[in-house]
Amino acid sequence: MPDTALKAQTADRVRSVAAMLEEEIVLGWLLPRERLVEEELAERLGVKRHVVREALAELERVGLVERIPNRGAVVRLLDPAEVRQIYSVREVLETLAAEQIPLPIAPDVLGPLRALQQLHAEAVAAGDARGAFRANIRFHETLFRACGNPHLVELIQGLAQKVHGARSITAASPEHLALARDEHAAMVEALAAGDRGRLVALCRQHLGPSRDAYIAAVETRFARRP
Amino acid sequence: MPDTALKAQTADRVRSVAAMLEEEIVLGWLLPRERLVEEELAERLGVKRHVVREALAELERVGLVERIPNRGAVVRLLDPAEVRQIYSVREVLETLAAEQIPLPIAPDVLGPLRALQQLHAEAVAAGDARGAFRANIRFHETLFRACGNPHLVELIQGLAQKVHGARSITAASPEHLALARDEHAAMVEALAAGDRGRLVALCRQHLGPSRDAYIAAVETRFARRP
DNA sequence: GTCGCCATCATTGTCAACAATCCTGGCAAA
DNA sequence: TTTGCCAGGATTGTTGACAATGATGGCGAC
Repeated sequence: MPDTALKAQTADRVRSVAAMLEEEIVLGWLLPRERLVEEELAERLGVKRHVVREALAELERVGLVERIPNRGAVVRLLDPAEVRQIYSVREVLETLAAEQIPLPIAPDVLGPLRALQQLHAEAVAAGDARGAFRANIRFHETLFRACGNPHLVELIQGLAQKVHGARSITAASPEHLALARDEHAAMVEALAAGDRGRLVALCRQHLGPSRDAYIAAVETRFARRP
Repeated sequence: MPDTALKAQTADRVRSVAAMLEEEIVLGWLLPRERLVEEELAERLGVKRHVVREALAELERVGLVERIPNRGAVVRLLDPAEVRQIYSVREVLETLAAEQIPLPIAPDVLGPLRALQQLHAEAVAAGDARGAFRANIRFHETLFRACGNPHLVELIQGLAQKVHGARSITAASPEHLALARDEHAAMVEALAAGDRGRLVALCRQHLGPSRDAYIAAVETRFARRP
């Protein structure tokens, strides 16, 4: 009998805590410049401070959180220039990956992809921002993993994570969610049809809205006015 | 009076320890599958175990070390397939960066680059593998930073670090060091001449030797023969 | 009233002792 | 000889207490 999940390894708990905090940031539960106090989080999430510390270090590496020595961690506000730079690299990498996906797409990729697309659509219909976020991540992960180079996928995911902080603008917006849903559907169709040009174009377009919405929102909402 | 280096922050010590261990791996001081015992390292490097732990975690994320729960860390042996995949992504990213470097090159990049090139050449001449390794890293960092996208540079550096474990083959080989030295010189010339095509080609070529040497060596030297 | 200083507090950073875990080697039974 | 098992030792993982640090607010001097 495997003791899976019976005795969670610490490393797993760290990842889990980091993921929870990441979600809370993405969903706008935790706002930029909000303090993240270790002991408070430890109590709220039911883990030791030690675990929270590591999770915060992880989020700092990713760029979602800023940690100042002896002062603690705060949710980081990405500056628009940085967001633009990250998106420009994302565009290159995702295009590259999309170009390397073997077409016609393998059925054991297309199947799960359709399932995830539907999961996302259902979450959007239900107004379940968290569900949509999760399904969205899994959709793109399975899509890009089809390119065959795990290291490329890792880079793509890392970059996506870096701008998750910017997602709080769009992650709860019905219009953006609906748009993403439709674009996912189009991607699946392009894959099924073996239309590479269309797939690549869709991947590129798909990046635009959240980036632009963030850049437009960041000054009006979170700008620090001295 | 700035207390620089008087009272090193822990984060800095962690980075420093991680860098030392990385060098020892690259220079072949620590061999694949060699155990890394926390307390021993702590004593040898003059830090607390706690710091070594974090450094090992860092190296694990990078991929130079493998950590098995309750069993400790060992120097990781990269499998050739993985190395190939990483190099293929490196090629794309470094090409991309090279294509974005504004030409003619700014004098405040070319100057330091020439200095680092010479530093590298001197280390090679002196048979100083560690010096060559350090100068090499700084050379490529300043070269690629000229592309203007820090996030792209970060990805390139991360990938380079991932295959540092594979460098132990070439890092001490006079032939490879001499070749790298000449290629650096050629890159600087191409930059100075504003010859982008040549620069890009050189960057691509530059990756080949260490990859091939590693893949060739890994079976003959470190293969696990059951 | 405003500025600067000091005491206090909240929070993070450090540490060493303790607990949990896994490897090793020896011994005995088949 | 081989196999199974148990005790001992080496190593990692966890915890709570304590130290260090930076914020906060009150008090007095100007």
